[in-house]
Amino acid sequence: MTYEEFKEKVGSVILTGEGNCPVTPVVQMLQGKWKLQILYELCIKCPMRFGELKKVLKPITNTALTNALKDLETDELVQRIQYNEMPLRVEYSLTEKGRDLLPVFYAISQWGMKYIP
Amino acid sequence: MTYEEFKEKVGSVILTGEGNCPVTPVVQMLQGKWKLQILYELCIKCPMRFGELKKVLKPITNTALTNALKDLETDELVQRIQYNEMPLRVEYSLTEKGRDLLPVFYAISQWGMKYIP
DNA sequence: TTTTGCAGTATATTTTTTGATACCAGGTAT
DNA sequence: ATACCTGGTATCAAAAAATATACTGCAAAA
Repeated sequence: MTYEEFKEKVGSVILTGEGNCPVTPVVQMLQGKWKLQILYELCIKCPMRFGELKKVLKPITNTALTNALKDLETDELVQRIQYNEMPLRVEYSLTEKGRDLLPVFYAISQWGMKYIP
Repeated sequence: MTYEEFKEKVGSVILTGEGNCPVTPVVQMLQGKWKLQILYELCIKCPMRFGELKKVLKPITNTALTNALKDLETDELVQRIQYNEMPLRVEYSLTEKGRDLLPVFYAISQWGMKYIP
C-alpha cells in the first residue's frame, strides 16, 4: 500500500488529534501490556475460560488478567458469561465489536510474518 | 471477516506465546503511549520535523517525543535525517519497514470509523 | 476431614512511564 | 550585547502500571 492509496482509502477523516481521528481513540483503548494479546488469543480460540487464558498468557498474574478483562468488558470488546456449576466455569468471548478487530490482527500478523525472524 | 477466514489467512503460524507468534512481538514493539500516534502522523505526512510532530502531538513533551522517536529508530521503523543548516533542521520519515504498517493503520481506521462516535 | 479445582479479591510493593523544569549549542535578528 | 530559533539533553518528582503474595468461597472428591 502506498501513501496515496492510504490517504484515498482513509478519506477525508484524517483529522488527527482533534477528536475526529479514527485511530487515536482506538490506540488508547488497546493500550496496556496484555489487552492485545488477550484479544488475539480470543481470535484464535473463542470462547476461553479464565484459567485457559492464564495458561496461554503465562506468566500473567491473576490481577493483571482480571484487570485487563474488566477493561475489555467495559469497552464491550469481550463478553463474560458465568455458569454457576461447581467448580465454577466462566467463559470469555469476543463481542461483534471485538470480532471486528480481526482485520487489524490479520494486518499485524502479515507484517510480523514479513519482519519477525 | 469470520474466524474461519482469519485462521485460514493467518495459516499455520498461529503459535502464540512460543516465540513463533507473528503478533506478540509486534504488539510489544508498538507499546508505549506515543509510538502508534507518531507512526500514524507519519503515515499522513512524511517527512516531518521535530517541532512539527510536537505541534500535532501536543501536549507531548520533548522528553516523551525524543524517547519515542529513538525507540522507533532503533526498531528501524523511522529514519532521522539531520540537515546542518541554521537554524537546525531534522526530518523524520518512515522507513520501508515502517511504511509496511500502513495496512495496520488502515484496518484500525476502518474499525474506528465504525465504532468511534 | 482435609484436600483439590476454579475463578477470582485484597493489599502492598516494585517498576515503569510520564511530566515539569531548567538548561545547552550554534547561529541570526534586533 | 541581548534575545530568539531549532532540536534537543539532564535531572528529579509524580503518577500510573505491573507484579508478588496471600487469601476467599463454593462444592465435590479422597
